[in-house]
Amino acid sequence: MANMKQIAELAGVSLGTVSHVLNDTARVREPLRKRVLEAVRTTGYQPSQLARGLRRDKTNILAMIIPDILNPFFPGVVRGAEDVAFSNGYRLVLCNTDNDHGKEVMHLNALRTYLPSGLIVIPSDFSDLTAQTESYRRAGSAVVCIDRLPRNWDGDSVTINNADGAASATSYLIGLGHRHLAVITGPLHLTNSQDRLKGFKRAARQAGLEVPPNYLQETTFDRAGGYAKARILLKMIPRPTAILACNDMIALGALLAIREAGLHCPEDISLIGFDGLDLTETTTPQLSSVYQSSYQLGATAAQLALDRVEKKNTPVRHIILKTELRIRDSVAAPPSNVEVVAAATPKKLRKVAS
Amino acid sequence: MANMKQIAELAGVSLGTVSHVLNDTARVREPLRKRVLEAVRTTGYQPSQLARGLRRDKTNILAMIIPDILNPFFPGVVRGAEDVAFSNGYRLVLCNTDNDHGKEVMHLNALRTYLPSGLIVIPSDFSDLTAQTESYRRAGSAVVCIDRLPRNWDGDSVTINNADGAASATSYLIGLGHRHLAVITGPLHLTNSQDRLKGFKRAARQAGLEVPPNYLQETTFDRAGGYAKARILLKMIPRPTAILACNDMIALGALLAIREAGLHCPEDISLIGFDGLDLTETTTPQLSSVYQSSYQLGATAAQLALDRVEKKNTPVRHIILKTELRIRDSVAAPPSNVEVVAAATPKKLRKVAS
DNA sequence: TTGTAGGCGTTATCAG
DNA sequence: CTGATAACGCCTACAA
Repeated sequence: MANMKQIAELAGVSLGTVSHVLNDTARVREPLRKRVLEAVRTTGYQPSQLARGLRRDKTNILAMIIPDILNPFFPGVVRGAEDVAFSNGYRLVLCNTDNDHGKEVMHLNALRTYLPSGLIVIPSDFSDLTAQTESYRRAGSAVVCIDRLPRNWDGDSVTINNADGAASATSYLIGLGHRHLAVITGPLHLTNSQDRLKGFKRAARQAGLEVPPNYLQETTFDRAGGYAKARILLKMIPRPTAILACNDMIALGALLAIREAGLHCPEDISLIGFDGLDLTETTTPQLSSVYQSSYQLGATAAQLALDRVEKKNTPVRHIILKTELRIRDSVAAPPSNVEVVAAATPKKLRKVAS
Repeated sequence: MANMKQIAELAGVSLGTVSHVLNDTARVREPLRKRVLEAVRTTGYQPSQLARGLRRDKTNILAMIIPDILNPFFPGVVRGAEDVAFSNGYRLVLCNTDNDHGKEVMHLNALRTYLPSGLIVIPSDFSDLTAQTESYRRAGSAVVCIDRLPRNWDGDSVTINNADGAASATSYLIGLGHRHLAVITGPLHLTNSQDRLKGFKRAARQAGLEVPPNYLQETTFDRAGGYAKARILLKMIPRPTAILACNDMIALGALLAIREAGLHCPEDISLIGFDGLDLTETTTPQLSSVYQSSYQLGATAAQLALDRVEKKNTPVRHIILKTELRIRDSVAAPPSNVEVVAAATPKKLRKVAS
């Protein structure tokens, strides 16, 4: 691989001049400029990102820290960020924390010496991101927090409107005539879980509905959790006629529990998930869900990070994306309910903005 | 962030000595050694990966180029590679090509100047990896090709035993009594598609079965492709009693087509997919599939790359991973077939090594 | 407008 | 065993 010195010799100019034309950091006379560009072209010269990074105290690297790429919600986030990074000449380095705070810290430490321009983080459980990224911010890296926020986060962030999303699903069920609404939430130390629960409660309250405490089940964001808590809910008397699952994995587990209990969805019980993953299309029945664009989440975060690289002292931005209620086959009016308001099982996908 | 010079001053030794204790590149007397380590500890010093990379002509970066992280097969590959990378002190940079050869070349070019120690690639369609990675190999980067191989690939590689996997599924169906077997393959310019088809044909031939040419449908590795081709197959006379789909997405599409045709799986028609994705567990019926460990694919590739970083001149390795036939609810004996050999619908997951 | 030279933080070579 | 010192490739004052 050629270096600047060789380009300089080839073009018959000095090394500094080469740098100037490459970075457009000084006006260079056209003939020289041309010779340099020509030399670059023929040699296929590319500047060393390492040397440049060392010199500039910053590399064209965007680091992304997520819980686990195996969780089907995250690939979209990563892809969104990578697309924006790539089209701006940045590379994406990916780190999985498994929601382990210790691993998060290790990644944060290890990444620092690569001097990434930006850092996009989905904080792990009990993350103390604010403190842990202090050194990054001091070093001039843009830190963007997404999906959920750690305590006291005062930097840039991108989240979705969790409360409104959950509320829209809840209202929809209520509109269908449901009065016995249960909710299975994710871990309530996570802000997104909290907000979804808030939305659920708000919608219930607005409809004058009382939600008994045992209709509110907290669990992990996975199938096993949804399965276990749905089993509990299904044994209650009165049995809930509808369940809001706070993500699609929980909904999947709930669906299994419903089937195992000999019940039918949506005839006996309605179910709405959250996230709108692709796999909601391939279940039987197709799962209704509060859709959010994981891709846009990642893309927006990357853009935010790059923006801040450009202009350091811009005011902090907190972007909140919208959700979209996607009704498929897993919801219907409650069984034998005299108060039924809406029609029976919707068969086609309908979109309802939230 | 402290640098070596400061550590040296703090420890009252020379800069060279610090480097020596840090890299264990010379025996340093214990008292000095101790002072250096102490200085490192108190300052939280970490060596600059940029400076180190510049000097050593190589960074602790592993680059991974895949078609698209949104395709549910790839997150496992990425996670496997990241885990191995991380636990060896390497970072993973991720690139998506969308199977676009041009994008592959762009990523290859852009990554080069980061001097990654290794490069793990799932080649794009019509990739000319052998030529494109020449410069990497010359520069001392380990290049490992996985999942599918481009023409004339003579470097390290990790693949799975596609032929045996497909053959085991095919034989299983034949054992169940099926005589009208169809196959929906992925794009036949890909080596993995080719090999799966070979396995299918081999198993059929060994059973003395004739497969009519129109029972063999080629398409893209996605749901739309599987749906379209299955529709065609289901209209044929005689209608196939079993379909081998060469990946799970194709199988998903086929399942939809079967349902839409008013047929039942597995009573009317058996279906086996390939890959063994998680989503095969949440379909109705649960989908049988030839499982392969995407995680192991990625992890093995990363290990291979790191191994080669250690020992440059080791002979080329071509690792072939095994598959595992996972029979779930989507297979049964053919309808009203007097030649039935095995029992009817298996209800429990059975594992059959291939 | 162009060239020169110092330094970013390491590693590695070579004296002492 | 330890300490100077020269690169690695690039950017950027500063000088010409």
